[in-house]
Amino acid sequence: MPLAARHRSPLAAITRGEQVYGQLRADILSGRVLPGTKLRFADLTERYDCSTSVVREGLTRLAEQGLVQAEPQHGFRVTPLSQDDLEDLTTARCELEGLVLRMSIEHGDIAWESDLVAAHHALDRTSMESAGDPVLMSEEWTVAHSRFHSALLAACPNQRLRNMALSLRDAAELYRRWSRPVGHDEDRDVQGEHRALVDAALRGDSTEAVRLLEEHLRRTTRALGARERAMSTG
Amino acid sequence: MPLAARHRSPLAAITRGEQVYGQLRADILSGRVLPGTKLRFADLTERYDCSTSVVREGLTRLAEQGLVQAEPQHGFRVTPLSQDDLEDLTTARCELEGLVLRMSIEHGDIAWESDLVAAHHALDRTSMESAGDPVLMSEEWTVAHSRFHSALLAACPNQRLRNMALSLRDAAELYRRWSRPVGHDEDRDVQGEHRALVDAALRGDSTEAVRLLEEHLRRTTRALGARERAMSTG
DNA sequence: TGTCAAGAGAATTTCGATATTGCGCAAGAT
DNA sequence: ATCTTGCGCAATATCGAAATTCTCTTGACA
Repeated sequence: MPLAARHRSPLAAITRGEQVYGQLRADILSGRVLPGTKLRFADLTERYDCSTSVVREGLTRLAEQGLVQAEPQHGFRVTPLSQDDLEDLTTARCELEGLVLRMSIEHGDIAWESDLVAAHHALDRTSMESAGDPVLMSEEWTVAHSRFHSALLAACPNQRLRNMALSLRDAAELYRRWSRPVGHDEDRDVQGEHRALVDAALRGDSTEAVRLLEEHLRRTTRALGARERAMSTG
Repeated sequence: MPLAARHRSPLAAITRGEQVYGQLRADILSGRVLPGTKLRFADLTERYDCSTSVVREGLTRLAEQGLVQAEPQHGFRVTPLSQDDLEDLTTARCELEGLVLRMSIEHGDIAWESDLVAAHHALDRTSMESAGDPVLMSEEWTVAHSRFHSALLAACPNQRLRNMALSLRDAAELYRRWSRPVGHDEDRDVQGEHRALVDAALRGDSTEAVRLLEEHLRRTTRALGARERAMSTG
């Protein structure tokens, strides 16, 4: 029926490959599949109702981003977590995100400041605790937290650096999801850390803001004990 | 013939997808296809002697890296060059490669120093001019140059930062291939710049080395006039 | 008892064909 | 003359099966 679909916007038509890639990515990032889990084609084609080619394309893209690992002739698995990698990741984030934050503050205009204040307000008013499970963080808080940090970096004029910083944040999201606080977490005033960050950013004090951000990231890493998962084949 | 191939090393068996991806990547990076060129499946399946699925996988991976662009329902094309993007890229490289170089120098051991000296010697003894075409740079020099800069960064202990820096170098390679010197290039003493870089690195003077590297990168960018290509369909 | 080989079964990789989509040209209407 | 409408070609996206490879178990042999 090519006749009925004449008057659609040309770019509105999205391919199934794009959809499945997005669902796959969301399922991994939101913690619906465990790190280390083997991703079998048979399961995925059924779950997403498409052929192996489409699943394969999605997995290939995610592998290129580092969210899943591709082992030739052995298929794909969700990238496993490790303490070493978490430390590597945190260092990379401190350096790169710090750099991007500095550029963002130095180039930010009033619209950026407004968005930042809005994102911070939303985060500040969202409860960390999930209604269902008091141990896990709420989905809403996670989203608001992600939005807040994105808003901080949004004014960096260099697209490449900004995108790299964001992709590191995505990788870190996996650890945040699958780790349990190792203790001493109550000592932290996370809300206060975020507020101080906003204050320094609005003041234009990029050096102080970068210092606060690095401290924020390192504290989060220290509070997390990476839970190393067995690479279950289920 | 599954019987004859029994006693091979398990990881020696490489998939065709991997081969084709590598060839595709090499063909683009080495300038055998023009930026902006449409990449048709029919052509590529014939050139690499494989099916569309394999070609598609390779293109998907390259798209994720930014070396080609994927337009849904319109296929793939080699990422076009633009002056704006070149400037963005150069800034990103100065910041990130500078950071990685600093870490590399601060963590480098004697083996790293040796490799660096060796790579520099090889570069120093390789002629820039190509035998066939005196305008284009020789393939050998390009490889040696790439090896030298990789050797500089090799001791950075952070894999993620190192890989990101290397991928930015790959992107820049495209510009180096497809741009023509805009003039004033004879004023430069490229060999001298490389030597000064090595000296600072071996001295352990990371601050000076980073300064020299940034200057080196910016000079190269300034000497290049990005040649914007028509997106030919050939 | 331990090692090695062979074979069945399960999973991935690759293929070739079909379905879908986009583009351009020509015919017709205003 | 210009714009719309409908067809046909070309290219991409998707499918499902065939081919290849890996794993695990079984059984023979030293």
